[in-house]
Amino acid sequence: MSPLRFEIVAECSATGARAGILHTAHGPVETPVFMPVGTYGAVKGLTPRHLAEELGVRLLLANTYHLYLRPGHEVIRRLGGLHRFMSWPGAILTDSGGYQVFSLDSFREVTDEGVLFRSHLNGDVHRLTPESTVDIQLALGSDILMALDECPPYPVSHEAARQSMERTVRWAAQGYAHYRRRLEERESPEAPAWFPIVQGSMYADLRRECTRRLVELDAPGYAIGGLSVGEPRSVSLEMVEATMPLLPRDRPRYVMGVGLPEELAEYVARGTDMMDCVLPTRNARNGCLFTSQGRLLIKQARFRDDPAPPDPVCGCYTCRHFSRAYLRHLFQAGEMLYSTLATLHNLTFYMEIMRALRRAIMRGTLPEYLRAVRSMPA
RNA sequence: GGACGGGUGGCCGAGCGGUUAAUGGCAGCAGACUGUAAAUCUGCCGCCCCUUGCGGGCUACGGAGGUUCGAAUCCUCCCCCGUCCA
Repeated sequence: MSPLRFEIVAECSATGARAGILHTAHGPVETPVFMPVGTYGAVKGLTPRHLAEELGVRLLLANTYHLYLRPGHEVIRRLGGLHRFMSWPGAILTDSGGYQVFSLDSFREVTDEGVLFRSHLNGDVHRLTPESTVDIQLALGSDILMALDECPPYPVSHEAARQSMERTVRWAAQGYAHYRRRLEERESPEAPAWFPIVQGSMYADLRRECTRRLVELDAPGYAIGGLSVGEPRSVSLEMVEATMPLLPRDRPRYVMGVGLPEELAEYVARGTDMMDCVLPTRNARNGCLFTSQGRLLIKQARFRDDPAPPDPVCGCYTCRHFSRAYLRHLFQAGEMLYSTLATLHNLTFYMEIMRALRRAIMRGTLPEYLRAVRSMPA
């Protein structure tokens, strides 16, 4: 029996998109779902109350590598686990550190055994293995653990991509075995889930092969990684299309690290149940607001006297109470309230898109919804 | 009244004979951002010219003269500002 019950409540016959419920130890999560990123155990600028009550977030992403370095997973374990540490009532998915293989490439060395990181904080050397990332994530107490994978840069040769993919598959088998051993040792009936990650760079044959081999593990859920590393968007979608049909229908599917607002529907239409991305939070802080009318670079001089809310059709706290002129002013002044208000808006925008997608799937109107979305301004 | 130290592009502040339209920083303007080394990063930032590639012209370092092939940089006088002594 899978540690993570995934209930599919509706399916779009035209596209194969699904609406479901992820039953976690920290409550049900309606899918398709967008997970805000809280790398260090916090979504920058927001309180858990904002997330849970204002935004309706039920599942957050945090990062194993970063929390392992600081404050340390043992500290978090002693303080009752990450949920309690950060006072988050919902569920948590932790990324394994695989993405840091990509983003911190100048600080690490990949070997067959795992990844050696030279801490970007103080230079200390740390080894992350398929097994140790499981143990760290168990210590954090996350609801969904991710396998250690190697996220290759773009572009890479087919041969390099194959070798990297092979390693990711080997690591997945090791990590999964370790995870299952640890579950057997546990007394608690509540078992977290563990997802392996499909790699293969931008080669459909490698993606398919990787998928077939990971499916043999019969894991609680599956992720597609290594996308949005600089490749054209059409290619990312092709890789998703190559992978999805081979994944078991009854397991949640997570496309990691995507995407732009206008892309969310594309992933969902291809069978994606879960996504995460730093764009709504990071771009918010950097002055880019996503709206129903496209991107708004709030720092632009044209908004100095603009009394309109960022998005006239948005019902978020920010749009109900504040003008573009005020937000621009806060941004220019470097006020931290700016980040809070902007992040609140962007995440509301993303959460609303996901709710609309789910509604469309439930009602059987996803094809119409897709047509409408595809004709909208970016 | 005297002795020092200063006056540099919107601001602060380097430069102290040529390669300096003038280092930096701030402010301003524009852009980027996709499992967060990111409240970060990149570009522009005197004016005018075919936006033609390291292009051309003009005006600039308190003011006015001077020395020099050449000055923000040296000299003279003047005007301001600061500190100290009267």
